[in-house]
Amino acid sequence: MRVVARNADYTKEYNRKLVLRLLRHQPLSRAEIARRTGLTRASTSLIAAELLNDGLVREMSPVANPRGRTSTPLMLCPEAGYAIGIYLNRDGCSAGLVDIGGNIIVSNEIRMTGEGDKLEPLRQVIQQLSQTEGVQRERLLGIGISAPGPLDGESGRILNPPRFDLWHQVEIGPQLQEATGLPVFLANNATCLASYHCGRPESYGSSNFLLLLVDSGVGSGVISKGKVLKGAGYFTSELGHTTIRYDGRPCACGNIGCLEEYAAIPKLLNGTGFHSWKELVDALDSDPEAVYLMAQEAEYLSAAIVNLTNLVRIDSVLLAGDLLYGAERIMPLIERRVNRRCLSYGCQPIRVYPSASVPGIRILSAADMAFDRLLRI
Amino acid sequence: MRVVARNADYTKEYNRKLVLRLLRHQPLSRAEIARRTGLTRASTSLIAAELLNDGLVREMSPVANPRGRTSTPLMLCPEAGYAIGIYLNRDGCSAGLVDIGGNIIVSNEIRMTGEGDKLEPLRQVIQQLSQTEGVQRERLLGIGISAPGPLDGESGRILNPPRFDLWHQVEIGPQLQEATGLPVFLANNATCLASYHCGRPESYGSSNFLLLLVDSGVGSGVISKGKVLKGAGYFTSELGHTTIRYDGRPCACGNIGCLEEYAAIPKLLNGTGFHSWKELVDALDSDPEAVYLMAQEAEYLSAAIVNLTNLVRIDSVLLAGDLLYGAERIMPLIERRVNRRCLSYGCQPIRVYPSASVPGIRILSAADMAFDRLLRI
DNA sequence: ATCCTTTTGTTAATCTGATTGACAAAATTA
DNA sequence: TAATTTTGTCAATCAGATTAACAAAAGGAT
Repeated sequence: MRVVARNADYTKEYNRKLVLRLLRHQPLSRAEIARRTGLTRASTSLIAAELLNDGLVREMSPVANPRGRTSTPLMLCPEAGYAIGIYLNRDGCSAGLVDIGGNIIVSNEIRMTGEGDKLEPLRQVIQQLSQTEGVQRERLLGIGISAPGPLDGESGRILNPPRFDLWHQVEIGPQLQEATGLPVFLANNATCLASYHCGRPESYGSSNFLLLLVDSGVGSGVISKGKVLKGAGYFTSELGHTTIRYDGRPCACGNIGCLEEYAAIPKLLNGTGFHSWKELVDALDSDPEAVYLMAQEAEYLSAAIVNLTNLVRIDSVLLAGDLLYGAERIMPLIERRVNRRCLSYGCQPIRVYPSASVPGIRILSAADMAFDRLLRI
Repeated sequence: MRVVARNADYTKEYNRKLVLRLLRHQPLSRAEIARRTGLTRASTSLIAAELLNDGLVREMSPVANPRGRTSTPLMLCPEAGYAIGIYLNRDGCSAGLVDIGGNIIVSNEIRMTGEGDKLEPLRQVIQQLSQTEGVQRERLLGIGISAPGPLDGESGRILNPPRFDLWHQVEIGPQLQEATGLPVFLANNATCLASYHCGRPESYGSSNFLLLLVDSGVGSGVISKGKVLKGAGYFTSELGHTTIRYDGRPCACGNIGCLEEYAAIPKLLNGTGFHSWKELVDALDSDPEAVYLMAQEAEYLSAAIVNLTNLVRIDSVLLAGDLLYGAERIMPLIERRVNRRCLSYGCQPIRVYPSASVPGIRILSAADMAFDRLLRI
């Protein structure tokens, strides 16, 4: 066990990051920062002066208070930092340059053929994005990559994605790090989305939630006490492989009866008259089969959510992916089932919400990892 | 979000606790502490001087090194701190006074009738234990209580334990805190045992493990990254209520098909010729039914463990309770099933071990919470 | 208008911790 | 015996936050 002691350097860095994190999602005056952090106003002033000097923060126009002197809010300069967000999928990727204010400056789509060096197109697009005018090299903080699992976020390696052969066993992290000299952060789609929602109003103020990404598979990202839930070896949650049928169908993962085998949209619709979740939702008021299938989907998901929440209590579930369409129909079904069945001694009931539908969220959430890790304390 | 800044006070306290934690389980020289913490030798010396002065630490006789000057190891004084550990069960409790070196100084058993003030006997035994000769009041650090779940460790309230009516809804934490003026820490048996194993050789060096306590119920304690896994509201894991049969028997918790309904020993043995786990184990070589039942038990437990490890990857499972008897027979059964079915991209296989069988472990693990929390950083 | 109160933001002096760099102490090796 | 290695201590220094004072900027009371 190597544990590091604290010293003045650490203290300074910690407090600086603390202030930056506070300013990440809203502007605050020096006095307000002092109140929220427990720092004295004097210390806050010193830190603010340094951040102003470094060009990370700027003063906004003064704001009147109910009583007393006006305060001048500080805001994070959007141009204080940039990151490149890359969203990988089966046959290509979307990539974009994002500033720390959450604006996509430029973006790009690439299709991949699978021939030659798979990383070459990525290197090119990164090269191109990082030469965007007005972006100084030293302001480019890192590269965030959102990819379908399974992968090893720590070593930056994509493992053995089913139906995703293109990227089989590619050490994307180290290789891009090598090529660009920038830190690379890799996470699966759902974890990436979950991480993006944390601390934002889009997550309804919760810092203990499950993000459930249902489309051709079932992905999960769990935020517990404001941090991505990670186990040994930085393995992140795979709710898609919770067993919900002990005598069920075999899954590619080697187990049987996995949630994904039932709740992934193609699996749910297999053998029915529906070809997409949208089609099913649109038929809800006319076709009893649609109603039945949605109830089934809610049943499958709820079974897995109950198992999760009995292990790591969450207070809400955010739906993402196909389920966003007609979310208001399935939300109460899941909510009722989950709360009826989970242990809940003295806890608030679990709420189900739609996740944020922000334009470009796939690129934004990927890039966000780079910002988040660099402000991480 | 209230997040506190760091200052010199924090730094000092952090480093002091860091050193004390390092010395908790083995003696180390100043130079070795410096190497492990990253502190300079000078700082380590200063901290050590203070700890020596406070009587928390003492010097051992010098030890020769392969080369260079001899080093004088520092050890935590066993009498540096004491805690009272209380293990509650259905009809009474065991209580003991424990020193920080892990020695039980005095202990006591109480039977409870359920009449009158349930807390009065506890107050008396605490009073009595805390007046043990040679124990200064200011060295008594707290009271740790290990109880069958469910309970709310944070508010110190026992909730609604099935088959445990005596303690229904008792606010044991605040009440004993009020009566004694000491901090009170409450956790369920399994969590308490898990926490005790963490950081000790008894947990085989792991800091990501599940402790599975199987007897009349199924309790679980998960240690992830060296800390007890807690969700929102400080809810701890309840693997006993993972669904392993979607069409199974109703459980007292309101769900159906919970692990506990199948794997708790009385449930497993119900309707068989066996009256205890020991009887079953002893019959393994002569009675095929015993073999079948043990395989069943392994099957049930494995199903739940797989679900757990797909959410929060662990590297080992420690068996406690009845399963300790004949553990070497069931261990490989569980190990094989779990590793065959869980996601394990690039991870080491999960190992199953017996938990420590230390005399008085119930009292020790309860008391340990008080020590642990006070050294917690 | 003027004073009082409240709140914000700044400043210089101070405090408190770890670090630096030197050194003595205690052992082994050449 | 001298050189080397490692441990542990000391005084001087450094680097942060804090303290306590103050000026600045508003609103409300007289």
